Amino acid sequence: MASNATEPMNANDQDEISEAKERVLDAAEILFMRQGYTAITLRDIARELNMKQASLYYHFPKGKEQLYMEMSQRFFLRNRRGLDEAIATAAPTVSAQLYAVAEWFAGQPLVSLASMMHTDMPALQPETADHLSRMAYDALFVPLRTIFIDGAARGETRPVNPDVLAGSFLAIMDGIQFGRKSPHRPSRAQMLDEIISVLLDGLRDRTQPTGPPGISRSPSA
Amino acid sequence: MASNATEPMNANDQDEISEAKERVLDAAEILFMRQGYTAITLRDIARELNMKQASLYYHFPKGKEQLYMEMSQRFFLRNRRGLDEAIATAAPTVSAQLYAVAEWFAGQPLVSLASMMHTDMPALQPETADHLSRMAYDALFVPLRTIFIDGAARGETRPVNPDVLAGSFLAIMDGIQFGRKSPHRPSRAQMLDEIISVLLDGLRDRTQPTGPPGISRSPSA
DNA sequence: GCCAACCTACCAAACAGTAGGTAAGTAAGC
DNA sequence: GCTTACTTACCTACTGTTTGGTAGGTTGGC
Repeated sequence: MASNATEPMNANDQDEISEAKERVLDAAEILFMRQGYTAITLRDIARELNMKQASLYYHFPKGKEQLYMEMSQRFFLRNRRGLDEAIATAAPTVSAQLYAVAEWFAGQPLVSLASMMHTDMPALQPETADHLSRMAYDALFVPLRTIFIDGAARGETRPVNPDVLAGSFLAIMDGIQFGRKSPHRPSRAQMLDEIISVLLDGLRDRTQPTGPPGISRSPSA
Repeated sequence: MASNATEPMNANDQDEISEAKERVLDAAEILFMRQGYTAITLRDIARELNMKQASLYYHFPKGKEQLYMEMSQRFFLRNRRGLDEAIATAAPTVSAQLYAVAEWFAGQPLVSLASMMHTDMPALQPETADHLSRMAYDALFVPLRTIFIDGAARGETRPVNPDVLAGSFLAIMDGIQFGRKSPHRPSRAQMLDEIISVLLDGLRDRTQPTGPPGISRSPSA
């Protein structure tokens, strides 16, 4: 039934991937993810591949939105698999799993998720946007969420809303390329060490004899 | 020399603001900030104002880029002033000042800074992009940075890189609208409480008799 | 000889930007 | 109080370019 899978071989009628189509998706991913759906034209993508814009319609007959959609789908599935494996492989502590997640993202040509959700979605058809939002949630949000839920179940961490934690950590991962300006900028590994350390142990100096207790919020109740 | 300033009165040749131009900037800010430079057309902005696209060239003769530039400038200056005042008014603790910052952002129609830096900048002329990046740094990054620097100087917090902290907190503020999907989503105030609490005191459960010490990173050190 | 993977050559719509006009208001001179 | 000169804040009508998309070839490998 199944011969060795190396050559073209489109025996199954199931949707396969075709090396040429994959190359198009690769280029589209780099460009779309860096500058967004509206900013990148089909001609930009074609130029990157040394082909003509009309040729893209061979692989994606329904046009730009289909290309963006399939590229996003591939992106999210890849991240879902990568994150799940990174977390499963890591030691069962919040710290180790967050490192694993961060290292996965570091190895990926990550991208502004904020940009995507924010700028690209309104330009797409509502159904497409909805579907992609759900995939983004399942692929990126859910794995992080479970790290914090499991950590709390283990008694390792106190019970803070896992959605808030997942969202915050994702936002930090997403925006880690911000601090471009600062002159003495630490390496990414150092930044990660500090971020995860603060996340787990807090910013407060505990070597001091402890300041006045209970001044957590400003005035008025 | 200076009469009462109510009527038109363009005695000075200094650049003034003209109520009509301000209305254009208001509309442009809402649209540009929500969907980005390339996704919003001049016709979109004009439609929002019930006027024709060509009329925008009366206020911004150099076109779309000038409009975006002046709008961004106004946005950053307003945030710079707002943040400085919020911090100066708050009690001199990291906690109180972070709350003040968060409340300032909450009162603003905030926007994806990530989107802006990521998607819009490449579409602008390099000089414009450079100028805006510097303004963003001065307006948003610097005030947050000083909170952490002062906190450490007071001995309130331990010495973590203030740039990393400022970047992370900004990223969280920026991406706080992410968790749209989750069914039982807490209010913004609750989210803030939890985020700042974790930031200061850490996520680790300290009521426990303390787990095995010194397992901060996974294997192979 | 057939099919995957391109190509050339178009099209209509939408885009930023230009040119010139116009209605309403203001301020000054007499 | 009426004309003259100028300004503000738009308008209509247009241009050249770029966009996503369509139709119908062409080519090389199995």
